[in-house]
Amino acid sequence: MAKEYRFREIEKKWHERWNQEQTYRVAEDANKQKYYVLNMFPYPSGAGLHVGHPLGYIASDIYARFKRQQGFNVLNPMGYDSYGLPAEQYAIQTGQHPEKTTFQNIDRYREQLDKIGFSFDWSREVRTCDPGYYHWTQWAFQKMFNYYYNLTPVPSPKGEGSIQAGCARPISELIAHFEKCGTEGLNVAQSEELTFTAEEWKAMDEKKQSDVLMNYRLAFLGETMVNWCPELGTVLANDEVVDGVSVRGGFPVEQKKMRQWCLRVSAYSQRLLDGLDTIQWSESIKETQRNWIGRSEGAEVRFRIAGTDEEFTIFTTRADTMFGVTFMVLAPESELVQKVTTPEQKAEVEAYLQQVKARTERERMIDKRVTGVFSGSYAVNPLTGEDVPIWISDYVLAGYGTGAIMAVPAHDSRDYAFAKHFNLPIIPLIEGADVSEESYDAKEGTVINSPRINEIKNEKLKIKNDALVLNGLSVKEAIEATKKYVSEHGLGRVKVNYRLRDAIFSRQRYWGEPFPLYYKQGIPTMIPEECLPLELPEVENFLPTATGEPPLGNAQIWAWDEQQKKVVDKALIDEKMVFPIELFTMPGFAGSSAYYLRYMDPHNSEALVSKKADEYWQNVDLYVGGSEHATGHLIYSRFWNKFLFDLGISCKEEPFQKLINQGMIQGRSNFVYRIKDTNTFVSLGLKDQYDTTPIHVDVNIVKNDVLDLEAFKAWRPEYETAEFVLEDGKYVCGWAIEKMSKSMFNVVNPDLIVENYGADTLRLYEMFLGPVEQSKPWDTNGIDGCHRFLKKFWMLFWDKDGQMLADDSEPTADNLKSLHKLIKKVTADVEEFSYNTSIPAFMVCTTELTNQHCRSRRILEPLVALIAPFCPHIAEELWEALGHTTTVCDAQWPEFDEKYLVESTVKMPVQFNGKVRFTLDLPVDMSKEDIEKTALSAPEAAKYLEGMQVVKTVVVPGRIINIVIKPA
RNA sequence: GCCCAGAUGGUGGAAUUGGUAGACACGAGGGACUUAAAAUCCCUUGGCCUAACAGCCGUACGGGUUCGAGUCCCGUUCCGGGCACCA
Repeated sequence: MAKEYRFREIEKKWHERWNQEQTYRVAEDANKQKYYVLNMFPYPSGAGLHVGHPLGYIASDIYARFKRQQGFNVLNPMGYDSYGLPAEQYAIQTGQHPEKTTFQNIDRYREQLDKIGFSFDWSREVRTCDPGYYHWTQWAFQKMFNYYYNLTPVPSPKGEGSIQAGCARPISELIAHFEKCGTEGLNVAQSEELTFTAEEWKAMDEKKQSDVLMNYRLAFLGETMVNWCPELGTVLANDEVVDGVSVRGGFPVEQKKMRQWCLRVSAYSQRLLDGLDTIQWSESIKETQRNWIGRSEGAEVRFRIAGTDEEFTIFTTRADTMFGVTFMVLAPESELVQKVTTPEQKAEVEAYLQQVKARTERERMIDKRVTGVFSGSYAVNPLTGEDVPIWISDYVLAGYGTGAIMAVPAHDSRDYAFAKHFNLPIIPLIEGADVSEESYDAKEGTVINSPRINEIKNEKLKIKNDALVLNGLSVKEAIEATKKYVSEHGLGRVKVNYRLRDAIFSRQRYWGEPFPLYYKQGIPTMIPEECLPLELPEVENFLPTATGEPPLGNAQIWAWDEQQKKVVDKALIDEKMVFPIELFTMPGFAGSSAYYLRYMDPHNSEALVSKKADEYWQNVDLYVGGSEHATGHLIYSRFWNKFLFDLGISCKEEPFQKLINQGMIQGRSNFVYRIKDTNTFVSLGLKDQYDTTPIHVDVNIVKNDVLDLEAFKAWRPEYETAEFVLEDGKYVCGWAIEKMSKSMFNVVNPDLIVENYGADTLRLYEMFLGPVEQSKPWDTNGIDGCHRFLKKFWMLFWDKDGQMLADDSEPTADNLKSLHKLIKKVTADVEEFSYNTSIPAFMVCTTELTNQHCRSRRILEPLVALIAPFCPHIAEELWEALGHTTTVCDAQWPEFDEKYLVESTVKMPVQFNGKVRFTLDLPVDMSKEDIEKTALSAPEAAKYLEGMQVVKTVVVPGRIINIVIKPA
């Protein structure tokens, strides 16, 4: 009897064994080199895993196992991102407490994950909602509160003379600076530029000083425009809002001014940008982050309001165009608006401001009509002395630059549209630029009109001599020249602006980390570090409210007793030293920002991570996750890690050295076609003959696009009496690629695949589907092929009586060639994550070895080691059958040896279409005819040519010759 | 509008990075075994022209570089992703 491949038994056996023997447990080991593989941990949602989820886990598991077999000490942990909106939304929908549903969902996830045979070290599991974990989330927040950012460049701790764009420093240093010299000589990240003297600082009361410090803290309370989502009852970060609606749920989001905790992510803009050059991420993700950070180099220039001594500042990247300024524009929200509005224009301006205010962000984005109003005032161009009108328009944003611009309609399309609409002058400044129909925005050409002939000589100008002349320069030269002139003459300064905004860090929700702080006489005060974690209190009603009242307001035991250092009943607030605790909670990204550090030392109650563990594991070598986190988690994590790096907690500045973005697995929906007003269904090929309606049908009752008629009748009561119009005796379904979702009946549960084919087939098939980084539809049509391969692979090891056939015989040259070809291919592929191309190599090798009747242990053992990362269960079973007592996880990765591939100049003959083709390596500089002659008379070729007729020779100069032969 | 990444059979996708395009798998067709089915195995499968051998055309489109281009360069079209009144 042949030995059957019983995957169910095999997989069950090894799951138990791995569990029992703690096969995947890792510890620091100074004798081994570390390798840290990490997946983005999942939100345990209520729907459980579908086949798309494990894709990245399988890819990284293969890599982790591969590295382990290469002798590395591999950290491959897993955990759950269990705080935040998704978990809470699910709880609300099902009317249960989020803690209950979260734990249920985690158990379900774990059960599903365990079936697939991952090499996770579960002893290091983290859950963001666990107090032992969020202790350190709260701790990091307190540190950020107690630090500010000094922008003065410092030598990078990494050495090599590199310079780092600033560094986080303790807030105490800033206070010392204020006490000594006020804001004099300060170069720090701040919400707005404040100016005060040391005396003024000392004169402030405690509350006032607290307010001032908020302007500098890395975690600060700020009154800012936020994305308020009434439906979700909370504010959202910028990356959680797309096209004016919430990413989660798609609910409308409005702009609202609210007092919120923020993280000064923008302080790290330059370092977040610089760091991108030091990490191996895909170009597209890096580009997305660069766009999101949005660095733009330019100049700030001060313009005086005509007839006054007041000045205001604008930001421009086109300093060269200052001679073409014909008007100025202020954002409607700008504080200057009131200042520049003249009494005559007041009514009109007020009306405009009302009109702007009434429009939501979304309406403003959709409707891009030109609107604006004249303020009545003029500004003085500091280069020409000309007066130009100051307008107010919502095409200028308050939040970027200074909220005011100089308009150069000739060379900016938005200014152009505005000028045309309001009939303002347009002055071209570049030679040959035709601005009669549209602006010339390109930053190239030769500058003219700068200064213009008959330049106004105006005594209002500060500078009369030493005038700036740009004519004849290129645009790039003119920009530099103007920037230099402007800064040298005190008209402004060179400035770099970033689009990156500070992250809004508070949520009006229940299911999140509580803020470890209380309000003492209205002053935010941190709970002592030794009292952390501040645990999330129980509440009766955890539902969010549309008004923004946080659910934590419902917690009775939620006040801080400063003397007893503990949480007490809030009824005691009026007593001495008892104060209200913050009611907001932290957002989803709080817990996910530093979890990779916690995996290094998950049970440490003294620190986020010990020095020892951090120095051993350093940072994540390989991070696998979806590209949808490009502007969220992947920015916040980098920010968070850089902050911890500044504190000396994390020894690496970048958390994730290499990043692989696995693609999404889409669903492949199937359709049946019902003839209108009947219960008759017509097969795909015949549907055009009828008037039909396509109906989604559960993909689990369709195989290779053929409908299981009985299962269909049983699927829904209304189809019990269904009739069918078949083609070739079958009902063929239509199909479409859509998002994998319950409503489209195209969700495929991995449990089902594991049950029917085994985890090894699932793992293999998910990788075979296509490149890991590409999105692709799940298509069960091909899974049989992978399963068949595993059967063939299995049969390679057993004789017809079911006995292990490996023996100590010498491998043949062909055996060695097949094996080493495979070693070379698979090693290179796994390094590059092109698993999809190694699998065919396995198939070819298996076929070759089967044809060669290979029995040699020296071939079969390395073969098992090679497949172990992909299909660990079958590999373990065969490894054991080969007589090993150790786990195949530690089987050494086979070394490739070139010599087995090139022992002769004749490469493996390839059989195809009834002919034989082989290849010779020949010297580079031979002529075509000589190559042919030499090749045909080569001794190596002789044995192949004997009794054969040469059909065709193909000569590739300097490289190879192909000779196609057939039997004479 | 700007930036990034792509386009190869009926399908998913290979191609040693400039060297035989279409590996491998799916699907389809044909055959073997079988009372039958399942399973398994073998053959064919880019297009055109052929009885066959041979031949010609083919990697979105148009040019170019090269002995040689799916691969490199220039232009065009189309699909995907990111940013976007960001001055």
